[in-house]
Amino acid sequence: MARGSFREQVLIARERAIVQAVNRLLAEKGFEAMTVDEVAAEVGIAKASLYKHFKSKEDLAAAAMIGVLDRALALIETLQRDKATSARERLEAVTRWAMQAQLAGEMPSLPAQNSALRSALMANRAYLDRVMQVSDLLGDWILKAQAAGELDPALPPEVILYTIYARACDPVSGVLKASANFTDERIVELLLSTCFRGLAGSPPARA
Amino acid sequence: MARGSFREQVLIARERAIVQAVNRLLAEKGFEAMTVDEVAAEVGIAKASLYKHFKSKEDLAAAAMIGVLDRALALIETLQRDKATSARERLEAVTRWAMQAQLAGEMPSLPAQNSALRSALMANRAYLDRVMQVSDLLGDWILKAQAAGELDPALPPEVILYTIYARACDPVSGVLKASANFTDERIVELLLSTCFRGLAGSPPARA
DNA sequence: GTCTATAAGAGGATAGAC
DNA sequence: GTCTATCCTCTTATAGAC
Repeated sequence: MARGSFREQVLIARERAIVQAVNRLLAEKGFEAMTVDEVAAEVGIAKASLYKHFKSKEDLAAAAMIGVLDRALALIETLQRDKATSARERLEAVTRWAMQAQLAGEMPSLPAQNSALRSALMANRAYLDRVMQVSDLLGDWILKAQAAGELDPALPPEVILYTIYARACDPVSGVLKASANFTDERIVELLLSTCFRGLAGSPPARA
Repeated sequence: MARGSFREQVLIARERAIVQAVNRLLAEKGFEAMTVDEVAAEVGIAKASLYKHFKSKEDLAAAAMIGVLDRALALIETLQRDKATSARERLEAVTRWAMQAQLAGEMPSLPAQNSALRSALMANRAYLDRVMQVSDLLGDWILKAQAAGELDPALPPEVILYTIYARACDPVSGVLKASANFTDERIVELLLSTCFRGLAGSPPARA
């Protein structure tokens, strides 16, 4: 894996640069508004060269998403090793990381319903494998947190999982950031606490 | 207002049909994926005729959004009149209505960041007025709910307002519906309760 | 593999007859 | 106001020389 000629290393570096540009543009304007011309311009190569590395715009997006999922998996495995933290704390840590990434403009956003992109992703084994890995690992934590009473055992685990996914991409953080009334740290803590308080087992307070 | 020649009535009915088609398509696929050709086809008129009623695609979307806001305002005013309900109950009722509309495929979804559409909306007085009306009325309820201890007084009111807006358009409901494991009613109650439980004043339960 | 140039097609908007 | 036919721009994707 560490091997490879100099030429191959250059190639890999270039692909990394492409994926990084795609990631940034996807975070900034989303899949449909991002054009392949922009990607080429940002990388500083001709558009035709892009297509030597990735065969379609959908493939570019998939590569960026795979990158995000790999970073998420790396974090999850690190947290997995820390036996001192509770399941809920780990879930919060992953969610916090995603929220921070979004506030930093590093979280690519895909349309929730798009069919062209969606079917391309659903046909992408590398992408699907990672999504399932993340879901399995987080799903395990969710069950543990529910068993420990850290999250509401009455909630279907999938509701918790999808809610966490959605909060990690929530536009609310961007709106609050644009209002310029809060620091990024405060935004993350506000949204994280309201999210997990809602998923926790305590009944709502009534005055 | 109730006046108007027969010809005018026909025109108004046609515009209503256009807006309804736009509303449906916007709910189904979003602004960018919706094409003006589709709108014309669904209404059953020529595309050029559409442009006699609305001067751009952005205007079509704005008309649909204004329709939604008018329905929201009507509901809000009805709830306002019911003195038996608490501020939080009213907020929940509005959110429930929005969630139900989305599950029914009647809630148009706009891109959170798009610039072309966004600047068009920001230049649309009729749209802006309604957004501000809704925000003022809900903002008032939020302050009352916080004063009554029904919602966490420590949360900035704008965080609560934006959270409610976002939950009304949350893709989670659609994902859960697609999973076919829950009825619409159960989805609404699950998401509504986790949302408001998170906004309430009680501290999270720790086992 | 990188480039320039261009094909191919989608989609928003309009011309002009009726 | 409605239609048919068309324009024009933008964007994805590829051809072909180097």
